[in-house]
Amino acid sequence: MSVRHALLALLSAGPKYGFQLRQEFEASTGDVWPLNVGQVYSTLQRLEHSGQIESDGSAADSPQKSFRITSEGRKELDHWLRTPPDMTSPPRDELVIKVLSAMRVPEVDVRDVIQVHRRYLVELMQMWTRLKEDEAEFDLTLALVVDAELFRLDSVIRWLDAADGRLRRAVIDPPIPSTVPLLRRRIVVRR
Amino acid sequence: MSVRHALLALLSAGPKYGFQLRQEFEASTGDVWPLNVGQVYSTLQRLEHSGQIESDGSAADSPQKSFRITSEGRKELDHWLRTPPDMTSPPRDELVIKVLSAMRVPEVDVRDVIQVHRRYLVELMQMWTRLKEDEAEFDLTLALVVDAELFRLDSVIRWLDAADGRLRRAVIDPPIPSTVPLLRRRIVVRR
DNA sequence: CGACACATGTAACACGTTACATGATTTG
DNA sequence: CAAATCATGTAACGTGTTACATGTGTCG
Repeated sequence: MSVRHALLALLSAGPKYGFQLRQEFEASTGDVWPLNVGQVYSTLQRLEHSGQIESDGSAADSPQKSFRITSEGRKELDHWLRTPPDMTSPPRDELVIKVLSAMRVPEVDVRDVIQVHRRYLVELMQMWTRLKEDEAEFDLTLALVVDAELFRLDSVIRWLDAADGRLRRAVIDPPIPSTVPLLRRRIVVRR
Repeated sequence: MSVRHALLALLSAGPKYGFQLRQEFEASTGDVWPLNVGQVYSTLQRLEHSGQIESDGSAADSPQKSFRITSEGRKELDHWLRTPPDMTSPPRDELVIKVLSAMRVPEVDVRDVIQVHRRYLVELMQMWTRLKEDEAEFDLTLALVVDAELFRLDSVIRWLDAADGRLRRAVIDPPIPSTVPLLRRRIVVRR
C-alpha cells in the first residue's frame, strides 16, 4: 500500500510519467529502497482504474505517458497522510515466529538461533552507522531513513536479549503438548 | 514466507491436518496473530508440491487429511531457523514513506502527520502494556510476542521524535526541485 | 431442529518480485 | 557503431486477504 500512496504524493506536485516516478521515488527515499519499474506501471494502471489519477493526454507524440492526480486522488492522499493505519493486530514478525518455532523444534537450540540472528543484526547496525557517518551528514532524507532502520534494528536486538533472558529463566518450561486443550481465548486488543 | 516455515515447524513434531495447524499456529503465537484457514490449505498444497511435506495416506476414511514432513522439509526448516535472512536492503517502512511523502506535499504539515501517528502509537503501547500485565504473566509465548511489539512500537515512537527534531532543526531546508539532477548514486550497504 | 464448531477447499483480488520483450535516444 | 540510458509495458510466480461453497458432527 505504501508505493501506491507514495506515487500519489509525487504526482501531487504535478504530472509525471512512470520512469520518472521510479527515479523520484528512489531519490526521495535516500536511494535506500529500490523500486521495480514494472511495479510503477502496474500501480499506475490500478490508480487510473480507481480514478485517483488520469492520463495526461497532451503528450500524444512524446515518448512519455504522463499522469495527473485527480481530486479523488488528492482526497485519498490526504486521508492516508492524516490517518494512522489500524495496527491493533500487528503484522506477523518473521523473526518472532522463527524464535517461537525454534522453541518447539527439539533438534535446534533456541538460544543458538537467537545468537546467530543477534550477531547478524549487530553487524547490520554497524553498516548503517557507518553509512550514516559517511553520507547522511547533509542529506535529510537519507538521515531519516537510516535513523528509522537503526532504531528498528536496535529494538529487534533488545527484543532478542529480552527473549534470551526469558528463556534462560524458564529453564524447565513444560513442553507444550501438541494436543493442546482447545478452549480458544482469542486475544483482541481493545482501545 | 513465515507461515510456510511455521507450518513446517509444527509438522516437525508429527503429522497434522489443516484445521489443526491453524489452531496450533494461533496458539503458538499467543493468539495474537490470527491465521486464515484458507491460507493454511494453499500453503500445504505448495509445501506438498515442493516436496517438503507429503500426504499421510493412512486416513482414508477420517474427515481429516493429515500431512507429514519429509526429510527435504526438515532440511529447509533447519536452514530457515539457523540462517538470518538477507536484510541489507531493509523492508520498505510505510510510516517512513508516509513522513517522507508528507515532507513533499505542501498542503499538509509533516509535523502534524508525525504527531497524529505518535499519539496513536502511544495509545497502542498502553494497550499492549495493559495486556502484558493482565495476561502475559505466566504465558511465555504471549510474553515474547507482546515484548516484541512493545519494543517495536517504542522504536517507532523514538524515530518519530528524532524525525521531528531533525525537521525542526532543518527549518529552511531548500525545497527539493522535482526536476532533480539525475546523477544516480545508488546506496548499497556493503558487508 | 437449529446453531455452532469442525473440516476442506476454491475464487478473486492486491501487492511485490524477477524476468523478459521492445523500442527511442544519447554518448563515447 | 555499439553500449548505456531512457521509456513502456507484459508474464509468471509467491504470498496474503476476504469471501464463498460444501459438508459432517455435536449439543442444547
